[in-house]
Amino acid sequence: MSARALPYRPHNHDACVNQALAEAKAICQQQNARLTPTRERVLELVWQSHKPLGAYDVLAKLTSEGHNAAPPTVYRALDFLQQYGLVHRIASLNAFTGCTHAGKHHTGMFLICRACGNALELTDTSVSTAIYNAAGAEAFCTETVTLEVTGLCPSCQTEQHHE
Amino acid sequence: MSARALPYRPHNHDACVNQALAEAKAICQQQNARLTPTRERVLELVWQSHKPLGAYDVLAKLTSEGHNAAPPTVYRALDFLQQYGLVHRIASLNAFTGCTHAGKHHTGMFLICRACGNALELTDTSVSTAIYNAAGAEAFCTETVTLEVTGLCPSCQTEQHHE
DNA sequence: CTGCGAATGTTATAATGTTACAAATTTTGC
DNA sequence: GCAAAATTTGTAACATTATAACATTCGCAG
Ligand SMILES: [Zn+2]
Ligand SMILES: [Zn+2]
Ligand SMILES: [Zn+2]
Ligand SMILES: [Zn+2]
Repeated sequence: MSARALPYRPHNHDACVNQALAEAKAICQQQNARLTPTRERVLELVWQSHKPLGAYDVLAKLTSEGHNAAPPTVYRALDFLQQYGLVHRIASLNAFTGCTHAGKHHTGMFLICRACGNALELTDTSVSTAIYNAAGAEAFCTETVTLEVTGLCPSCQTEQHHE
Repeated sequence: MSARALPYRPHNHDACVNQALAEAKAICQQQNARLTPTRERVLELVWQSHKPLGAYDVLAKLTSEGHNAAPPTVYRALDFLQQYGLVHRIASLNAFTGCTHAGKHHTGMFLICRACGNALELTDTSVSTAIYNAAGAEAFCTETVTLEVTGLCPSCQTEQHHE
């Protein structure tokens, strides 16, 4: 319905997170998957900002809340969330971010600002088609696409003249 | 001139490596960069196959040759080689592969076969243009692109009916 | 030769991710 | 409800990838 707010624009982030959590619950219910408290809490932590979060950052937050967590706790939750398309792993950052297109079949393309660290997930048909075709031209059968663009987001471009 | 052989097709791989080394020497000479024996050996090891090689795999090979190497030896050489565009890091594999377009300004797109492990580097203008445009539509200033496609290469697709 | 910067050696450690097995919890069949 | 089965979580150890810090050596200009 409404387009999701851009990460690097001020927006009502609580609403942003709540929407994501509600969608996640719906998706899990639909697929008979159990969004347990730990999994839900990890999803919420990942959504806490639009900067991709490392697994050990999640772990630290859980621990600081008194949760008795170890690395497998976090990685298992993240695996589950990835499996149901609720979070993405950003390979170039070894970090995780909430999927803004959960439930829809899509190829995530991430614009990652090297200055502020925010990541924006896009879906662009012409990009995915071009990739699929280029791979197909080599008779390659595409299964997954990792597409991560780094650079400067609009906000951070305008700040550049400070240096 | 001649198109480079496809990794998953049989080809004269020695020639493949020799060409890469010769090009590397030329590029370094041109830029006043020192392709020292260690750096050259690491480049050669990375080129030994078309399967991206982990830093610790390189390290093991160096060690087995009697080279007195430690992790920093390898990472420093790889950093150098990346800096001069002679190798690429494959983020989704934590591995490195020789650049097949060294010296040319390009955006690498990698087709990585999950079965045989070979990676083919492509450059496709329509892909890079589409990416650049999609990022531009968000007023994002693109600096680097990580594009890694996994799936099945032609050879491995035909083997599939064995299972 | 001598001094300087680049490159390498060396040791230790940080950051990221996994394995294996035990305990607890939830679901299922009855 | 209740026991068996399956799923989830806890726990400890470990594996892999990468970097920091500092000493040493090497290549070269003066
Ligand atoms: Zn997504
Ligand atoms: Zn920014
Ligand atoms: Zn390349
Ligand atoms: Zn293959």
